[in-house]
Amino acid sequence: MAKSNSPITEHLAYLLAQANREINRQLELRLSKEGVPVEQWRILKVLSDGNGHSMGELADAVLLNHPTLTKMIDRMVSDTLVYRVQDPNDRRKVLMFISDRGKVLCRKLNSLAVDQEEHILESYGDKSTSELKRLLESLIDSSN
Amino acid sequence: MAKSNSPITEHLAYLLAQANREINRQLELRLSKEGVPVEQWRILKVLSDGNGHSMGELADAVLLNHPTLTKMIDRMVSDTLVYRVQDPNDRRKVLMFISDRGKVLCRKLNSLAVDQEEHILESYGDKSTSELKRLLESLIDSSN
DNA sequence: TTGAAAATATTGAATATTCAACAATTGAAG
DNA sequence: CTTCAATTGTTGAATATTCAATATTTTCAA
Repeated sequence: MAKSNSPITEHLAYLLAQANREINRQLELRLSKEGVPVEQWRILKVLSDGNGHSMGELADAVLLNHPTLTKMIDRMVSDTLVYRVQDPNDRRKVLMFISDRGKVLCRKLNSLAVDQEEHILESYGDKSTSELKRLLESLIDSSN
Repeated sequence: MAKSNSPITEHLAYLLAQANREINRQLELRLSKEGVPVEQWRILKVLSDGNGHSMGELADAVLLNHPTLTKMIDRMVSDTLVYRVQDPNDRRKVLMFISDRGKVLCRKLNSLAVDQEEHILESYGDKSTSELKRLLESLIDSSN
């Protein structure tokens, strides 16, 4: 039974927040070499399949709520990394596409992100990493 | 070897962000019954040992940077949940203490948080939960 | 077919967070 | 001792996020 006086460091919610903060901070540091926030890398990565993705779909995928995404996309459109196209099948929707410039940037960012993953693999271990990923996926599944 | 064209859902940083978002959202929902954000619960929990904690120490513990913490503490002081005392040994420092009202609120919040942990244990399993906690602690350790 | 409800995206105001600069105190080297 | 650098916390301006309201389009039931 979980004890209400247990220190906060034993709560799953806290451990997740702490680990996320640390790993995210490291990734942020790498991506800052290209002057791009983590969320923009996520957006570019999702769009890099070349298909059009609606704003709602994208918001889910990149873990941002709708108004925040809209404003971030505005900035990325100004930077000509992505562009909007109205969905011809459902004119409520806007489909987002990655531009050529976006693709070039995305490749650079991918390599920075892979650097980080490799760094984690080294210090944390192959086995732990894949086991952690498996458990996280399963936690996410069981939460829906 | 990590592939740069692997989907974002395979990156550790992404899985952590996703799991954190989901679990945090659930906790937020519970704590909102007392109208308290997750960060304030963390602050109260850390201070509930009855000792004085400096702002810097607290900022580390509750995963907030200094200016954000200062402003959140301002609100909590207004709500008489905590109070400031200048550290007599080092007058640059401010020691934070929990008030009686803060203690009462903290007990209610603890019980809501424990509810959530138990809910996770049910749907996700005892074994997975403790294994996930172990791996997260170890990841955090290896990142310092 | 029409009209109400749902889905989708955006906007603007309110709120929160972050960055850079500041003030106060301590530490430590000369 | 004195002075200069480092530590600690706060502030205000700039930035970002969120909430509620809006506009548009689609869906679906009557």
